[in-house]
Amino acid sequence: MPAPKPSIDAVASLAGVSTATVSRVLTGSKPVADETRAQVQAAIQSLGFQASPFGRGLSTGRSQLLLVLVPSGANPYFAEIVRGASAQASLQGYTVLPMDLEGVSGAGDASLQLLAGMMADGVINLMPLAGRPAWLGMAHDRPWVNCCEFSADDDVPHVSIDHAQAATDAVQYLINRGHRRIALVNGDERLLYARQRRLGYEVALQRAGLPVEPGLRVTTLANHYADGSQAVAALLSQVAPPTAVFAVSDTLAIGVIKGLRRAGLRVPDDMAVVGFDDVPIAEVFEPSLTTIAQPMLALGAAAVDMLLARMAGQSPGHRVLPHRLVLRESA
Amino acid sequence: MPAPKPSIDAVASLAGVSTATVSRVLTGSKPVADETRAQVQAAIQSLGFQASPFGRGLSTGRSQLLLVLVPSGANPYFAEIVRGASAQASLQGYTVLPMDLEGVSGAGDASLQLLAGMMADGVINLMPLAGRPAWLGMAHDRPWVNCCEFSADDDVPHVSIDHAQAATDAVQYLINRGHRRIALVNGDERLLYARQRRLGYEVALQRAGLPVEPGLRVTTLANHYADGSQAVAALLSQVAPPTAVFAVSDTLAIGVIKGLRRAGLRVPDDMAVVGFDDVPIAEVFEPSLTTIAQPMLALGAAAVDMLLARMAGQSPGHRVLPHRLVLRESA
DNA sequence: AAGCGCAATGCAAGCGATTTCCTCAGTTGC
DNA sequence: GCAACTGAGGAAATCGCTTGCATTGCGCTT
Repeated sequence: MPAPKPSIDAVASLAGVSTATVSRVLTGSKPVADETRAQVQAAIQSLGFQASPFGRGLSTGRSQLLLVLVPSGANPYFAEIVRGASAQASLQGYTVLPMDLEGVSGAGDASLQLLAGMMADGVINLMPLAGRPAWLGMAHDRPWVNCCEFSADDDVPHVSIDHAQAATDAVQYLINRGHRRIALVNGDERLLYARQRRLGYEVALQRAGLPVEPGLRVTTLANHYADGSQAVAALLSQVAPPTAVFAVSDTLAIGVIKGLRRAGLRVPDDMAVVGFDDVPIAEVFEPSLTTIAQPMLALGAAAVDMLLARMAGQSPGHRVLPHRLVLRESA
Repeated sequence: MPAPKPSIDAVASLAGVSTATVSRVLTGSKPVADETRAQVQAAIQSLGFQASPFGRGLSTGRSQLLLVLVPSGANPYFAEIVRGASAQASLQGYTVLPMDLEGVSGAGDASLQLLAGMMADGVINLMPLAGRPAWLGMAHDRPWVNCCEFSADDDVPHVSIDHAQAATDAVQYLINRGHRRIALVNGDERLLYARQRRLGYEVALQRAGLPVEPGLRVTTLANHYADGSQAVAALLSQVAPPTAVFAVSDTLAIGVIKGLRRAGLRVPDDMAVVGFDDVPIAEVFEPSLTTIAQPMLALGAAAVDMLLARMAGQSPGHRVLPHRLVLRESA
């Protein structure tokens, strides 16, 4: 069953030329006479020849592959970013290779190292690097850009939105609507984005002269729907429960709404909820989500651009893309 | 920036052995004396050596990579299948490489051909093959299995649920609940799964002595939320609208519910809705979805098993996995 | 004591492309 | 008319790894 894979030699002998000439036709690295080229191309056609990526990779050192490290393939937010990256990459002749690292710890490191270190020409990273020294090393060693999540203090190029400002915008909106007790359902605060959004949340409160109450802040392990639902219990057990919730992702926000419903509360009547990301389901969910829209496709595309620039030897600094508050039903 | 990549020769000379011995330590293909092995491993460590996939691939003809062709990366259904495949593959020392083919027509074919034909050791296909003769050729030529979607009449191994029976189960449930006018919101009927589910739908109706009304059947272009919403208009414009809807995916079902809400109808009070797949959001959506659960992780895992079997020269026939009707709020 | 088998290792031939030199004509320039 | 140049294409080295074959000791058998 394994199809016969004709090699470049087969093409060369069929076309009556040397392998060097075939290679030149393939890569366009040097001019080839029109007539010769035609013969070679005919031979390629009739044999159904495709250059082996292994041979080519060995000889050129490149693969035209870009690795994308994804924290959770189940999260639509990352799926959109990958889509954006994929589209942009294919425009430049590259193929994107998403790698889902959810639940991968030691074992997967092997294939990660392999792909990231040897096979891919560059890496777009969506994962937190904190506590992963080996990865951090790679980030400096090779063409690598961080997207959305990054370390504030190092010089690996990254593209992201202004998390703190976005959080401030969201909370400010709730304040403007008259809310005074606003909860924060945050992700793991080892991640920079979570710390920054918390900061933005607190800034908005302080600016309005409101207290920052520890009891109104919950941090979750992950961003799955269930994590959001679980957070609700902690909030409702407060002596003075909040009247609004700012969740740092739409999936969490949806989980929160679900949890509130189970507790018999209505959104937005009994409790307002604001999400973050504006994933596709945000518009469709009932109630539809008021949320901070991240330009996910643009983030992915920008990451590719920056990575390609870095591969070309340039040093593309950091890039901050605009976010947008989208008003819908949930708040 | 591109990190210095030590080659096997560097390791060999540092360890004072030949490259052959290093290779044997790497692959375990032949016994190596304990002492020698230790030296080699020390050298590998100190150099941070990683075998180049290019060199290895060229020499062995294998890459340990399995390509997964995904119709739409935005659809959580496929995301789950990929997760299942990924987990199973890594158990066997393989890495899964998902390729999102949404919106890819001619241009992407190049990289597809490349990856599928040359680079990957095998292919798990979730795409419809109809109208793609080149792909069909590849399906026969190489290790390839179809998952969930397939052609009834060819012998490429596939794994799937019994789409027709599952549809019958769903519709039968609605009939049991007293519904007599049941609509079908189907996907593109060029796809086998859509034809089979339609068949199952009609079987259930006929068995109950109910008429099959063309006006109660809508087919959509894709399975996005918006497609479901759009289908609603056609259904409500009927002289005698349905009292229940069977949508062939959860994303469509959610879109339908959204459309019904916009039209001022309540689910399940004014209209019952049954979905299909049981993706994560199905349980969380409001109302939660009554749906046919597909064993998505198991489907992905089975696909990997079958593919590996086929690569080992066996001929794993077809496989049918069980589905399950999950009762929730929407019907 | 000669012969054998076996474990451990080295040598060198590929695997399939790209690329650096070269060669060979056929043009130019003067 | 002859040297210098140029465009086209070939021979062979190279990339990093695996693996069949050859070699070398060494312990046993008979």
